Amino acid sequence: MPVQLLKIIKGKSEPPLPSHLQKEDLTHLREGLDHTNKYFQGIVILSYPVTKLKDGTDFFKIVLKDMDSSCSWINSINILIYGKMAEDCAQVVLHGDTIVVAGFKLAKSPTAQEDGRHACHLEVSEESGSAIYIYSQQTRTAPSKPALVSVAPKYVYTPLNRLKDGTVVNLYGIVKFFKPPYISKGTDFCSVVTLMDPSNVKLTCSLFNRNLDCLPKIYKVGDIVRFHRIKIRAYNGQMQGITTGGFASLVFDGTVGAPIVPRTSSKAYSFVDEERKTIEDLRVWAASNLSISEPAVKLSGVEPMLFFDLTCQLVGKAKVDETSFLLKVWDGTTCRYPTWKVRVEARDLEGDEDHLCRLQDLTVDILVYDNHVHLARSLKIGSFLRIYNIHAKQANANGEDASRIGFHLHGGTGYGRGIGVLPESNPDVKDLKAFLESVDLFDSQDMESMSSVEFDGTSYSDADFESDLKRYQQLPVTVLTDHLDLDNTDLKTILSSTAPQEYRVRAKLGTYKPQKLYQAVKLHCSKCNSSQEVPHGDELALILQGSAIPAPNPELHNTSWYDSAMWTTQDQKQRKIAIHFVRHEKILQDPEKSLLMIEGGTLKEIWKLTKKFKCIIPVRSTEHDLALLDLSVPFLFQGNIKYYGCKQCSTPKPIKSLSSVVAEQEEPSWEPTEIAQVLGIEPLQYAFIMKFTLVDRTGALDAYLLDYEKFFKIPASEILSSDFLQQKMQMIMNALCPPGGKLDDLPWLECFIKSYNVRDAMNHQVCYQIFDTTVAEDVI
DNA sequence: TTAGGATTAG
Repeated sequence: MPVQLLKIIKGKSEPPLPSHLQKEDLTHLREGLDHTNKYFQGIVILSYPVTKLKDGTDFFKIVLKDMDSSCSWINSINILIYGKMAEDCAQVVLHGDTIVVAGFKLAKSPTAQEDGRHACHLEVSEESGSAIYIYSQQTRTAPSKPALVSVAPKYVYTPLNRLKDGTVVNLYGIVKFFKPPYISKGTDFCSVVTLMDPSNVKLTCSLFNRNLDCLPKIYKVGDIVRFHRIKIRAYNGQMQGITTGGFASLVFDGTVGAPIVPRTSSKAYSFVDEERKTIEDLRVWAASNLSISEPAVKLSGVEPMLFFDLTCQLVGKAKVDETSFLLKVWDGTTCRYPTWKVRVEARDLEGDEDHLCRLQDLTVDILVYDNHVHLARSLKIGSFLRIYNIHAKQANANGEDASRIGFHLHGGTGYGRGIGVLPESNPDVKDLKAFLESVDLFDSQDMESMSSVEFDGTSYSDADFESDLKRYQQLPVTVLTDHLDLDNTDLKTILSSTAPQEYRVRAKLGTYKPQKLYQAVKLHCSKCNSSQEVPHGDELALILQGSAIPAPNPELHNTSWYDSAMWTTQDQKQRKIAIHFVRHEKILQDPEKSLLMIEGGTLKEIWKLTKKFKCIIPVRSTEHDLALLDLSVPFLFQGNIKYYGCKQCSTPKPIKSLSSVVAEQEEPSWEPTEIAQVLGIEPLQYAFIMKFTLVDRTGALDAYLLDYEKFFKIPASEILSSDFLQQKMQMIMNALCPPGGKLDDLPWLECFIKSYNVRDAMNHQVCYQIFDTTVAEDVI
């Protein structure tokens, strides 16, 4: 059967895929390789309407994203489906479905430059023996019975300002406050959740269930929930939500751009395509209307008297007495203050002895009380926890420990106090795990060499010393471009100093973010210091389509400084396109030096023009003059580079300001900065924005890198259109932080970092930025 | 039933 619907049951395909088929990674799809018994699997991120080719063949195009592609810059590929398969697939495929394509033909993608996807596309049809397997997210029928398609029930969601006493409703909300599930005084677990939605109304819900797993898996304020069948009651003059027998919930990460993966214990749940849009909209609304993104506190940032949430790993636990229990945890950083240790007998301490011993300087003791003891006792060693509302309290002033900080999880559930277990799939856990692994390796090396010196003086041989020395003397992979007279400062000293200051450091790169390097390229405004994502080709194409309205105004054509041409497309849309060639005697004969403005052009048309002409400026007609488009699209296309302007800092001027350049200059060079200035645009610069976790023997520190070209010696503006530069960047990062390498084997980085203060009404944080540093010549 | 957000006081 060429198109088949399958299911995933307990992580396995049901029915299974044919056994001769092997999965092929996106990076291994290349022309000239044999893909006969291979299949490609991806998630549908885009699909187009079915069309008919000139010969009458049905044609359906979808875009699949490779969810396993870890390092590749390019993670999506076009799939072209022909003939009967096109119709069959189009009937059932939905955004978000996982699709397996086998028996495909691979061919060069003519649109790769424009859409930024894989250099090849896959062609499939029944005639060429292809097969498509669809793992849908919903209950759907096989394509042979189209009359039964779309059997998912339709849910209606009530905004929070429309809730009525005594009703049972479905709703969406953004978590404004929550108490992680705790054992209530009755028979059930309880979780209290306060939600907000764009109607700006709050709703506090009391959720009960005997099974902890049936309560919503909320991990942080800002998460988005979808509740089905929640009962609404009036209480103290306000509406409140309470679980009913049929209550069900989904929880989503509330971060704009994060993958939309529902967290639920429910095995069967509906989630249709339009709900994806609801989540995206709520994320965007929350980002600009709710202040929920408090920076996470690490142990290194703990101050006395602070109440904070800690994401950490459980290393050891012990019963202390009837009302208190000890948790030994770490997050890879060290506290700046001496910490109070709880005395327990070694035999009462549960956890790996070696691990506990090795990490003794990195773990902290958290004493949990009363209602939290029961849950604490059940925690598994090694699990990742978020402990909410820990109190960092000065130890008892009577003893010698007065200067030490004790960590307490007091009884009660006020302020969301409690303990949550995070799954390993949680993005914060993934980050923490990578960091802990690097710190642990560093630390274990330290312990091993120390213990061999302490217990057996002769075992640390000259050869060991030589090899250590050699390792230390190895040329660093980054070098300084200035301030060579400064001495190195260790990270612990930096962490305990006030900002702002500048330091020279010698450290290793424990880990970095983003791991997918294409995510590091941003557009940065040096004036307001804001940064934004580089718009995707599809997004641009859509906006430019919108710019086709209004039609070009012929009264603005053929002026003293440009000549115009206009025509209408032959397709159904009858779109009007106008091109205005800027006139200049020196450059008129030479298209490669000329600038033109275009009205009503698509992204594809503009892209074609950039091959022939030096500069393309997309414009629209107003009553009296041509004007720039909205700054969501580039104000200028030059070669492969799209130049954007900052919406906040630009004050666009009429296009006729450009005529001064033509009048004044003998041969305009059309420098983007000059064009921007004349048009009142504050240009955005392409930049790599990354977070480097630097590690040395004294501690770990996150430093930001904001680089246009100096650090990597790669222009950030050019990397998105160059396979070669992308490979080069990946190689550099592999040299700085070899994948899978033990920290001890990692190369040294020499960097300058400057500390600075980030303050708002509630928080104060010291941040660090790398400057005057570059990748060493021999690395490139 | 339980909780109904709004710090413990070890």
